[in-house]
Amino acid sequence: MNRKITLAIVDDHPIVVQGLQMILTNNSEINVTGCFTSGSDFIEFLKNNEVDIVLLDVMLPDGNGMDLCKEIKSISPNICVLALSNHSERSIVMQMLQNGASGYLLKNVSVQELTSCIYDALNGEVAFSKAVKEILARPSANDLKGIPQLTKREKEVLQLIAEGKTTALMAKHLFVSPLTIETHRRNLLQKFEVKNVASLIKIAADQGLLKFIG
Amino acid sequence: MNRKITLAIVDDHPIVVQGLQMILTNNSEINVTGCFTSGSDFIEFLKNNEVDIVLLDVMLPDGNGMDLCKEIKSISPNICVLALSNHSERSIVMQMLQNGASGYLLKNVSVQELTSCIYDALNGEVAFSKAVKEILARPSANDLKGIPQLTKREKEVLQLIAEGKTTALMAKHLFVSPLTIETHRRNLLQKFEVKNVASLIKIAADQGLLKFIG
DNA sequence: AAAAAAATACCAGAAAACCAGTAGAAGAAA
DNA sequence: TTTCTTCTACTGGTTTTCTGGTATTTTTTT
Repeated sequence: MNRKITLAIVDDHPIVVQGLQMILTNNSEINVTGCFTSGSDFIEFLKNNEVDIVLLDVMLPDGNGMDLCKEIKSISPNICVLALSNHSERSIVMQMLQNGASGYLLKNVSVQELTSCIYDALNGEVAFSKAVKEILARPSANDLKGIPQLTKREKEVLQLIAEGKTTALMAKHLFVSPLTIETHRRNLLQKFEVKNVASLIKIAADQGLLKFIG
Repeated sequence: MNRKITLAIVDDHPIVVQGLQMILTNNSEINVTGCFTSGSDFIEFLKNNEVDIVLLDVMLPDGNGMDLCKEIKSISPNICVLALSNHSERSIVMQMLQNGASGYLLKNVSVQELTSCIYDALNGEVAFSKAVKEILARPSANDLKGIPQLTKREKEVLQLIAEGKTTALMAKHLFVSPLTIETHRRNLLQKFEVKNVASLIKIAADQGLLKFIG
């Protein structure tokens, strides 16, 4: 038989750590080698110990999980990082993945899901919990803060802005006066409570309101 | 026992249809009620028949799968659409999902994966095949055009633009002249080959280059 | 030490976006 | 029918971005 899987937990919520530990000690193949409440503690540990997989909270007292994930992977490239978080914002999920995470689980994950995701990740697959798949598929559907209610025309204009069209071009495209487009843009800025199109597009993109442009 | 699951196949490749049919007739819970080689044929069928789930090829002779998916869902909102495709472009996957698909499978899917995805989808979950999860997780890896190489300063300015800061504010924030910021913005626009910050932020957001703003 | 890359800074003008306020017409909902 | 929402359009002015140049200093790489 193979040696046990070594697993570490990095999370500053004692309850979560306790819960995870309980679940995982029931699994004879997995050995929880350490629990850490801060990223720097774990980094120190990692320099002298071998870890197969780490369950990493995205929001820690010292620095954010994205940078930490990158650092972990640079120290120990073969480690699997499974992000574990309450945050269901699409951009956070994407950033963790781009920084080398092997998967992303929301903390409402079930015991079965948790273990199967651990094995999937160790197998080189990408592992998502159910809720995360929802987010990736339909970002706009699951967002905490309410998305402004946009009219049909506003959605069209929003999309065109994201495509880089100027007021004049949008007006031609929609067969209306440029002044009308300006009004729509103004209303969009107001609804999203921002002051320029840069933030408008940032938020709209995060909330999955924009089509992907091939 | 419940009634059988009714399943339809829409694909213009006879071999694929044959293969799917073979696999699925082995499953006693699933009843393949129809195979169609064009979208319009299936739409006609759907008007008079009830279908639980449809395996839908994304590229059909008559029109694309995205619009077809939307039409299917508008006729029969409770139907599950599982996109089945050779196309692994991220934008296609995202658009199918945004048009109401319950999942996306690449045609290299295994028999087990296929059936488990069918059950997941019918269960109201989002179903991806392994390869598709890869695509969703690491868009840049499967992307045709490379991400521009940004300098440290450019990344900072990009982030600040996304946060809605004006040139003057960015200058104060980074302790440089506003003219320097303008140069950086200009270089960013050039590197991304766009003409305004709206498209700049759109692309940067799509590629996960921007931090989440609390 | 030389070359390349990155960060800094400037000028001047054109184009576009942003702000504040107003308002008519069409369509949907009460 | 009246009210509400959406879409439309305007005036007039301010701010910011965008364009096309150029150029010095600092840092990194060869």
